[in-house]
Amino acid sequence: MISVAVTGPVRVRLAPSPTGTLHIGTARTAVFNWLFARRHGGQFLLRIEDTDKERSRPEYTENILEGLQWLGLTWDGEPVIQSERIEAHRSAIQHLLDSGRAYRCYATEQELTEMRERQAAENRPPRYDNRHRNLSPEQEQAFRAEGREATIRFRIDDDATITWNDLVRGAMQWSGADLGGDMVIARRAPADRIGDPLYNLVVVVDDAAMEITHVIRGEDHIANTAKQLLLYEALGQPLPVFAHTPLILNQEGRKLSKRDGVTSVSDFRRMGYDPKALANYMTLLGWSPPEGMGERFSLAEAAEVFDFVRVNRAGARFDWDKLNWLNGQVLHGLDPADLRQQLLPLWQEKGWNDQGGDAEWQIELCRLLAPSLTLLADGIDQATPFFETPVADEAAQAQLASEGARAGLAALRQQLPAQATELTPDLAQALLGQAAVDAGIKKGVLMKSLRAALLGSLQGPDLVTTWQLLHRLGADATRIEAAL
RNA sequence: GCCCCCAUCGUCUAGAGGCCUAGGACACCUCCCUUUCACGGAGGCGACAGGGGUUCGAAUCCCCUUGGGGGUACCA
Repeated sequence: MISVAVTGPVRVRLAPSPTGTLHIGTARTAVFNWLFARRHGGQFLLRIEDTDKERSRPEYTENILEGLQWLGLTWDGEPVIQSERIEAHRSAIQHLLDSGRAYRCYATEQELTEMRERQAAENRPPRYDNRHRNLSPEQEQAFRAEGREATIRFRIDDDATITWNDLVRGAMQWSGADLGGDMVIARRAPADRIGDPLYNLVVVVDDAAMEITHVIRGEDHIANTAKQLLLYEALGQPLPVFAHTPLILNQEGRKLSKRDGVTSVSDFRRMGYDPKALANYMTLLGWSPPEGMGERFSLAEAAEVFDFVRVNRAGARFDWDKLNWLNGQVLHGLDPADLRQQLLPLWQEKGWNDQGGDAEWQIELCRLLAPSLTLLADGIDQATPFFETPVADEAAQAQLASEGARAGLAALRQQLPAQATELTPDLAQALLGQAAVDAGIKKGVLMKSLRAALLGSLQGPDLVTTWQLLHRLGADATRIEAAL
């Protein structure tokens, strides 16, 4: 909620780790970064954090890039691949070693586990006790002689006070004593080498190298920020501005995780969500548009007014209802021809090629169906009776078997115009009226029966338009006959 | 446990001490439109977690309580 004037060129980044598909939380972070960059005419960069060799996979990188593109979150330049920068990371660590800000720790995993168990037993917070911070050369030699490997730790003074001005949370303060002791910046390795550099170190080295001016990420990174600030200082790098955004929460109010079912952008895509609706919704989760803007907007529109002053501090629960509504709004607003373009591949997957009418007919079908769509996939289900001969459901069967239904449909069949004759709404109404009179039933009963015969269901889009479309295929006659 | 953060309708939120009888959106309910469903339109239900301060005046500022969340790795 703090207002900070932005001076100079803005450079932000998204730094996903390819250990899974593009998560909705990561995507929302991407949205905020993108919005901020565009708002200030800055650059939105990408860095793939693939230093966890065990869990990183190229297909995930692919999925992440695809997802961002699909959402319209275009990035500037080529993505930086973190694993390719290992030499820079190692030399930064060497620098820290040389300047005495980092040291080798020979504690074994077992020793550390015992230490933590003791701390837990004494009801104290788990933390590294800095036991190897000031090893004498002799002690160090002894450990090496034992053949012990070493991690490299960065000194964190207990009495350090770390402060920063967070773009969304205002003045932040963290005590060095609450950072868990000297932190490991390189994995265990033979004592004469530098092991794999770890997260907090590489982030700082890379953000500095990429000249990132604003680090915008989820609030689950707040403690990392305190550690990283210390690293910036030790490395003599200029500090970026930080912004910690609220998290996206699940129904229970906890941080949304993979275990909450659908959380991947690719999942939403597969389910038939529109990227504009998803992006719109993610933006609304934690940010509110200025007065008078309304809740429906494109990323570009949001970028014109985006400001961290309007980013909320509390986490936001994910709400399917609202997303669905937004998606429906996008679909309803689509030009029928555009909708057809989107639906065509899905229809073709169903094997619908020649069963339907021509392009114009398909566009009319889209115009008819559009208002009832929530997901794009609804455009398959609801189009089915227009491409395939429907099987009457129970209610439709009951309707067709009811008093006067047959007579009405038979009368209508008698008067059905030739397929080539256009069935205008007026003509349709007139035919309906006449057939009802002929059969001695109410027009409403006939209409209900006609719907049952045509769609195999008592519910569906506007009857006259439906009939009109099917008439052009000549399907009205066959379906009425089948019903009889 | 410890550290940090957060707290307005069921949900997302507006709210920068008087514009607040707290506004909007989703959801829900009613009605209208429609001889169906949906869309659309009009209404309705519905919240400042609690307690203390400060102030002429508090949803807004301060403190405490309660509740919720995040973090506490040789993951990122």
